[in-house]
Amino acid sequence: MDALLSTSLQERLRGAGILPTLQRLAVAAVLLPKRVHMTAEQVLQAAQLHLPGISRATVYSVMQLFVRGGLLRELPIDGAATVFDSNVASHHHIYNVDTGEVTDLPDGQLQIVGAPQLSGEVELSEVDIIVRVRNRLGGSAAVTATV
Amino acid sequence: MDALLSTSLQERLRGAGILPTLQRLAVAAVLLPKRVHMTAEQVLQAAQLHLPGISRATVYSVMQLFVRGGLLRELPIDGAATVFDSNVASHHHIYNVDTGEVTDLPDGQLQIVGAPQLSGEVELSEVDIIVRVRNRLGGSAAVTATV
DNA sequence: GTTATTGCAAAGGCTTTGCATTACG
DNA sequence: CGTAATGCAAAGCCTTTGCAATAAC
Repeated sequence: MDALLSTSLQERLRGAGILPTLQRLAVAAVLLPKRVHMTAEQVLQAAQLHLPGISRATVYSVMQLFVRGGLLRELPIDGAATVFDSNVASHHHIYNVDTGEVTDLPDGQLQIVGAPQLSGEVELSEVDIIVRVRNRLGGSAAVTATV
Repeated sequence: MDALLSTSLQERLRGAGILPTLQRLAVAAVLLPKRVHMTAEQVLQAAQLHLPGISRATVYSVMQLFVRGGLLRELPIDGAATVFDSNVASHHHIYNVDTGEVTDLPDGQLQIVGAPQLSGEVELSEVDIIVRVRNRLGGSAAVTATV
């Protein structure tokens, strides 16, 4: 079946108040059906398989729209290209500094305990954990860091 | 006293294997004496107060040199400009998404418990915690998130 | 004197923007 | 019809790079 005709995708867009155009469905088909972490360029490449004519500018603007609509999260992990995460639920990340690859940290593996003292002028938005890893040998390591 | 003539700064650079030129001392005088979080542009502005002729390219290359020499840390917090941290010891950060301001998370406020399961092909490099905050009302909040 | 450092300007990557064209309601 | 979405090209940040001029050992 053609992902661009998927009724469920159309309804997810409508549910977020987004008009399901062909271009938006092409981007949705790349990002939304499964949990992925992709840069804008990767999304563009993949979306062009569905819809060859789609432009880079459109992909950028559609992704902004999805972020505002809560369908997508922007991950400020790397200084270079922004990574978009189709898993909107609260979770944390493993970042491979050698490959740029981002993966989800499975639920329950790490726990944060404590309360950050914030000045009265700000309020908590989110707490992100990024586990940075390198390529090469070495298994899992125990982490019990006092921050 | 003129920070550019500071013997202790010169010795910190030499200790890191870095030849203390005037430009490098100007950057060092901005970053190293206290714990600061600054973007390249902010460092440039401040360094020009010490040494008016210093160029943007030199500031960038000096900061890379300092990072490689372990005098400085690059914080991959925000997609826009890279923030440099003169506190090289392991610690975490509070990031104000409205102002872009970065501050240190005081020691001991948060604790990570658990062990990230990593594939055999990678090894742990670092675990970063970023507490994102917004401006406006709201005090400190308790955090006991299961990740 | 030779090697390293600096500064300028140009180029590079990622992203946004202006505006005409096209498609949609 | 009028509004919104698309695509192209150009411009915008931040950062790096090439190369000549300069300064350090």
